[in-house]
Amino acid sequence: MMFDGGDNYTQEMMSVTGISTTKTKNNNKRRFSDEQIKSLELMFESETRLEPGKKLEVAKELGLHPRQVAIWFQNKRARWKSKQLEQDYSILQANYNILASKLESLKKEKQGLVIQLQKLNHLLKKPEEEGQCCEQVTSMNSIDGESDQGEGVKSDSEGHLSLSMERSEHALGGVSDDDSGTKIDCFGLEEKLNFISMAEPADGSLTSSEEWQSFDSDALFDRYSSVYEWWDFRS
DNA sequence: ATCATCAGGCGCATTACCTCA
DNA sequence: GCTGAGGTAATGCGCCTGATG
Repeated sequence: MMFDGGDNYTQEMMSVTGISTTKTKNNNKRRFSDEQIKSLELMFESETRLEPGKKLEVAKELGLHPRQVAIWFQNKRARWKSKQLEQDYSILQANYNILASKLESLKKEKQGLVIQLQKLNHLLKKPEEEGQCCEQVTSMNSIDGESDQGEGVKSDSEGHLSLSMERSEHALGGVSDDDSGTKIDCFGLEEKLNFISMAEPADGSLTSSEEWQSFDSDALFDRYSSVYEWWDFRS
């Protein structure tokens, strides 16, 4: 389609657009018509840069000076880029918020695990302190424990400890979480103590990286595989 | 082959003007 | 009618690139 250039491409405009390089107060700047804008927008959707030949063709078709078309595309690219930046910023901000909330929940989860490990460590040291069983264990550590049977601890007549743990979906794979609680046999306790002794200090920091290497890392990754899904923002 | 110069195009910041609440 | 904000066409400047001598 052809446009009547009379509205925009007048002698006055010629004196300003693309021909004169000096600013004038009388440049009679007019907005492009809706039809012209529509055509330019369509053009821009297919290609954000115009070939020189195409530019001439478009200018002729819309009744604009080629320089006006070039400037329109330049300004359009600038506006588009600015809009893109805004969108990118929004996406980044949303992703950051997701990460921040995930981090918070992971911190809480970690704190819960640390507390569990400390409880277990404390409970397992008790028999060792009292010297009731597993004498070989007592040589391992000096123990500064309490004598009461803390919450959730029961022992039967055969010397088995029964630790009723609060159920947690976050329990470590190394600890059974069946409904009746966790039973730890005195025999083989040394190995378990080795495991439990890896409990973190109260501040939640890991004692050393080597200690963590003895965990079943595959199991941990399996366990947390769902957690890592949020790295993929596109999904 | 290398260098200097020039023209044209682009990005970016800014200006000038128009429109509208 | 005046005014300020926002949108947009146009300008100015610096930079890059390709052509030419």
